[in-house]
Amino acid sequence: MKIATYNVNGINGRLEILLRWLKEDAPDVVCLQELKTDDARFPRKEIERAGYGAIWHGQRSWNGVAILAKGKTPILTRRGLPGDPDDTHSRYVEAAVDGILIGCLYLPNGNPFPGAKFDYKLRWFRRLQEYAAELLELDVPSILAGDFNVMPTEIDVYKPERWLDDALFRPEVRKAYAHLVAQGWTDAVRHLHPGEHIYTFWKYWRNSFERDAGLRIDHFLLSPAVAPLLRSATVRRKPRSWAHTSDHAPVMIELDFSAAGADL
DNA sequence: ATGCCATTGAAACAATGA
Repeated sequence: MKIATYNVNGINGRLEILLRWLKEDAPDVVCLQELKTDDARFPRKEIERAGYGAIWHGQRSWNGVAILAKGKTPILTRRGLPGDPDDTHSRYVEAAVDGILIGCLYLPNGNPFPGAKFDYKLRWFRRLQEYAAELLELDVPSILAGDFNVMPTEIDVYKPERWLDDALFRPEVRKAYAHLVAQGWTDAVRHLHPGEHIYTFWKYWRNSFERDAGLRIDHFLLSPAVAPLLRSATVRRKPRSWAHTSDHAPVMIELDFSAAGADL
């Protein structure tokens, strides 16, 4: 089973890019972020025509998350992260697919630091920690995937010294991510590729992608029941090289349900 | 050092992103 996460940076503006990549990599499940569309303008028909069922949590202009599943419709389990009824951003959607709970998230950027946006990021992170702890307590096979807007460690940034005061790399934010992982989650990419410089985002300007001046900010966190099934975790760099593409690349993991002891 | 690029939505610019 191939599961991917992809910050598309506008699902309608980059629909051709998304469909082309779906055809090339044929993921079974996809978590999308930054739809930048309201619910009514989600391109359901085009996605269905590509063979995918979908659930989504949209918002006009900004944010927006969705989960796609090949040949089936994900079973919606949650729209919005619990813990703050006044939060109007569409940044979390969750569904069950083939017995696994998939949480698709778009964590706030938080810049500039210091400021209200940074404070919102830390509050959102705290809510995520609380909810993630609940998932582990429920002992449901779970995956939290998406754009976390955090470089977890120095090797996740091309030039860490330049990012020290950025909201994606501030100590508070790295600590929040580490605290989340320490609950018992496995960072899939880092687990299979310790010590490697791996990036998932490159700015549009100054030939960042060509220079590989990137950041690793799109992550997969696997619950203890899912982690033993992990077979591969790779960044799909090719779509990032296409014209008019997102500034993020898809990240994809493969799970092997036939693994010994798998009982999902 | 820096949104230097790019999108959306509204109104020929502002807000946002990382």
